[in-house]
Amino acid sequence: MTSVEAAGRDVPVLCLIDGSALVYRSHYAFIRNPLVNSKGENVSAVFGFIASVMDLLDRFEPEYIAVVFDTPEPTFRHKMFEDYKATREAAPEEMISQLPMIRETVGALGISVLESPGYEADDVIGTLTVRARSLGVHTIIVSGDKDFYQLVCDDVSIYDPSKKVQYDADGVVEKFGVPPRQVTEVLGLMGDSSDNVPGVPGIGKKTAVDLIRSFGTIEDVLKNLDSVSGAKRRENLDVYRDQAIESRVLVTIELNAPVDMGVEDLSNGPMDVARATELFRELEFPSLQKRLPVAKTDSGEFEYRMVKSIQELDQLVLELAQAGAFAVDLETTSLDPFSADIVGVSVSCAAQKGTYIPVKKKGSPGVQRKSLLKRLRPLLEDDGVRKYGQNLKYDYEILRVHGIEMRGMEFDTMLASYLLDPGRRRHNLAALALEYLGRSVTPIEDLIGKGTNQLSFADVDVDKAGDYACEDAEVAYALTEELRPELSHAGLTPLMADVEMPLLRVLAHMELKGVALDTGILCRLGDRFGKTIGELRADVHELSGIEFNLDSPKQVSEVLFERLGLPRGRKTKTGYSTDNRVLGDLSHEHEIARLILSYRQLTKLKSGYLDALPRLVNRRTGRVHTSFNQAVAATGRLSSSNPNLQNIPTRTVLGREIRKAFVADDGSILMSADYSQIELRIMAHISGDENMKMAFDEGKDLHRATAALILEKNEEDVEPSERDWAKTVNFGIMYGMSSFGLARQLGISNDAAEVFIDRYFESYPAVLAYTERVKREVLETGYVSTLLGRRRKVSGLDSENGRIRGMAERVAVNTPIQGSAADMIKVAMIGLAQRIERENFPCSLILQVHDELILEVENGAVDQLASIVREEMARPKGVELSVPVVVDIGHGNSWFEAH
DNA sequence: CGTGTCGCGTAC
DNA sequence: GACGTACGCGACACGG
Repeated sequence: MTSVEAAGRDVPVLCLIDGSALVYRSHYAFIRNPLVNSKGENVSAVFGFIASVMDLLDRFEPEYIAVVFDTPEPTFRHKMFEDYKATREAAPEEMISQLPMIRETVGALGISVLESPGYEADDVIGTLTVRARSLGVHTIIVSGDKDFYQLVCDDVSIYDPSKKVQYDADGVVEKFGVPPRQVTEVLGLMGDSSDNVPGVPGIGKKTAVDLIRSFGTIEDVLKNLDSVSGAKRRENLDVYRDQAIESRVLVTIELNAPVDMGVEDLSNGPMDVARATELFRELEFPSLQKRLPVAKTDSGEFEYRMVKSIQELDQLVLELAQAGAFAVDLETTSLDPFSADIVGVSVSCAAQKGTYIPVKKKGSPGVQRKSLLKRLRPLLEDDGVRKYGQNLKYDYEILRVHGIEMRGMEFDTMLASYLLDPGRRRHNLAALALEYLGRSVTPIEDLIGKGTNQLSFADVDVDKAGDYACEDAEVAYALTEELRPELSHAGLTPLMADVEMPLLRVLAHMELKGVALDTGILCRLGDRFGKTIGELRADVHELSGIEFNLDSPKQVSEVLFERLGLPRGRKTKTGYSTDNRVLGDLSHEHEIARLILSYRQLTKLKSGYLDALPRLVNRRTGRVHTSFNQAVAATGRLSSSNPNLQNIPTRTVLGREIRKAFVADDGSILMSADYSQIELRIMAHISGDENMKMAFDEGKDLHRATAALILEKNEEDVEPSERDWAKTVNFGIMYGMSSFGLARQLGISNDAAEVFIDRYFESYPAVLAYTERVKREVLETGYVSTLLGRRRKVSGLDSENGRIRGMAERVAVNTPIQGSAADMIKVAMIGLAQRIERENFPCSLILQVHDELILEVENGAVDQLASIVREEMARPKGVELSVPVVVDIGHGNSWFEAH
C-alpha cells in the first residue's frame, strides 16, 4: 500500500523516530504489568523502546536513522501561546529515569540521537524531511501523532509503531479525511486537547473535516460563514477566528529549525554489538539479545584455518607439540559420549588463532577419523603437552570411548570460572567470553537450529562448522590466558591444580562406568504402586464427591478448602498451600488428607524414579550414566543430573525399596562408605569449640551430648524425643535457622525456641563466635572461604532488607561448612582413585552423594578395599581436622544392602 | 507445540 | 520471611 514498498529499495530510506512519544507509549504499554529486572528496576520503557527500534531496523533496513527527542526548554510555541501544553502532566519519575539507559542503548545500536533546544521533535523531524527530500531520500516518520500527517508526500510517509501501519498521502486521506496539505487547517479548527491547543469551541474532528473539505482553508471557511450550517457554530467561528488562526500556527511543523546534523550524518550503524550485548545482559533482555547479530570482530585480526589433508595435519601436530600447550574442542553428533560420533576437532595454541580438522565425509574436505585420531593420539596422550578447554570432562570422555587417554589436562575454563565465582549462574563459553573477553560467540543454534528439528552437527556446512569450532577452541585459549592470572591472584591455583582438574578425570571415569540397574525390580514396584495409586485416587474422588486432577495443587486446594470447607493453612504465591505439613495437620480433620498424602508419596516415587530411571538406561552399556556437574553448586558440592542419583529415596521404608534396583555386576558387590556427621565435625573443627570437639573426641553421640548440655542432665537420662530436638537444633544452627524456624520445625513456641538456641550457644560458645566471625569476614572481604580456600562471594549482609540480610547471613554461616565437606570428599575421591589405579585394584568408584561414596568391587577384594577407602576418606591429603573423622562402610548386592 | 515458572518433594 | 545446597516432576501460562 505504500510508496516505499512500491519503490522497492531503489530509494534510500531515513527513519526518524519521535523519541519522546515512543518512550511514553512503551512505558504505558506495560503499566498494568511493568517489566522489572532482578535489581527491582522498572525497565518497561527501555524494553518497549528498544524492541520497537529493532523492529524498525528489521522492517525497513534504513540507510539512515535517528531518534529525535523533545527538550525540556520552552519552545517558540510556548512563547507565542503561554497555555501551550499547559495541561500536560509531568512525566512519571520511573519513566524519566530510564531515559539515560535508552539513549545509551540506542547509541550502542549505532543510531544517532537528536534534539534542538527551543524546538520540538516535530520541528527537527520536519526540517530533516525537507533535507532528505532534496537528497532523494525517502523519510519514514515513526510516530502515532496525527500532527505528522501534514508532512506526508511522495517522499515522506508515516509509520505508526503501535498499529504497525504505514501511511502515505492516500493513507492520510483515508485515515484523517483530508490530504496532507489540509491537515493543519483541520487541526487548527478542531484544536488538540493533549497539547492544549484550543481550536474553535464546538468544533470537533468531524465538523472540522467537513468544513475544510467544503471550503479548503480556515480563511475560506471564515469568508463563507454564511454557508456554514448551525447558528451557534457560525457564531463560534466568528468569535474565535483569531484563535483558529493561532491554533493553526501552533500545529504547523517548522521546516527550518536549527538542526546541525545533515541526513548524511545519520547513517545507520555501525552497531557496537559487544556493548549492546553487555547492556542487554545488564537490563536482562535475553529476547532482545537474541536478535542482535553476532559480534563481528575485525576478521583481519583472526586467523581461522582448516586442515584438509594428512600433510597439513602432520604439520599442525608439530606446531602444537612445539607450542607445548593448546586448547582443544571436539565437535560431535551427540552429548552422550557413547553414541557421539566425532565430526571434527579444533585446536588453538595462540589467542586469535584456531584450526579445525574436519572428519572427512563424502564431497567435503577433511581427514578420515581413523587417521585423524592416529595422528593426534601421541599429542593428546603426552602428559608434557598441556591441554586447555571448556568442560574438558566431555572431550576426555569422547576420546576415551575412542580409545585415547587424554593426559596433561591443565586448565578447564569452566572450572576456573566456577572457582572464581561459584555463585554465578552460567559458566558456559558464551557467558565467559562476554564477561572476560567482551566478545560474543556464535551460538550453536545458529548452526544446528533449535527445538525439535535440530540438525546434527554432522550436517552443518563444513566451512560454517569450521568457523564455529575454531572460535570455540580459540576462545578457550584466550580465556585460559585471561583466567589463569585471576585464579592465581585469588589464591585458587592449588585448588584448581590439585583438586578440580584431577577430579575432572575421576568424575569422567565414574560417569563412563555408570551403575547397573535391575529394571525388573523397578517395574514390579511400579505396577504395585500403580494399583495402589488408582485405588487412592478413586477413594479421594469418592470422599470429595468430585472427579478432579489430584496432581494439581490448585485443584486439590479448591476441593479441600472450598468444596469441603477444611481450615486453610499457609498461603503460597498462587493460593493456599497443600504441602505435606498442611495435609499432615488436616489428617486429623478429614481422612481425605491422609489419602492425598499417600497418593502424593506414591506418585512421586513412581513418576520420579520407578518410571524415569529405566528410561535412562543406556542402550549401549545397559547401565545408567549420570552426569556429575562440577560447576553448579555454589558451595563447591557436586550435583548430579540425567538422572539425579543424589536424591534417591532413603528416608521412608517404601522409598528405600528403590535402592534395591541399584545393583552390582555378577561377581562384584556394591560398597558404600559414608562420613558420619561430617558437617558437624567440620563445624567443631572450624569453630574450635572445645565442648563440641570433646564430644567427638570421646566418640559420643553428638545429638545426645547436645541434648544433655542444653538440658543440663546426664546423657543417659536424655529421652529419645529430646535427642531428636537436639538433632534439629544442631542442623538448624548449621543452616542459620532462626528461632522462628526452629519453633515451626519443633512445633514449640517462639520463646521456647529462643531459649533452646540461647542454651545451645552457651553450651557451644565458639560456635556463636564462628557465626560472628564469618559475618565479619564477609563485611571485610566480601566472601567466605572453605578449608581449602574455595571462595564464595556473599552479598546482602549490609542490606536494609531483613529478608535479604538474613539470607546472606545463612549463606555466610553455611558455606564454609558445606563447602569444606565438599573439599574433603573431593580430595578423598582423587586419592582413592589414584590408589585404585596405581594398585590396579579390581574396583571402580561409581557414585558420590555428598558425604557418601559408592564403589563396585569384585568379590575377592572387598575387605582390602574397605581399608583403603577408610584411609583415603578419613585422612584426605591436605585436609586435617582437629576432631576424629569417622567413616561407616557397608557392602551388599545392592545399594539397599550396602547401607 | 515448545519454553519458562511454580509448587512440591526427594537427597545431603 | 523465617533452613543451607541441589534436580526434576506435573501443571499451567505464555508465545509463535
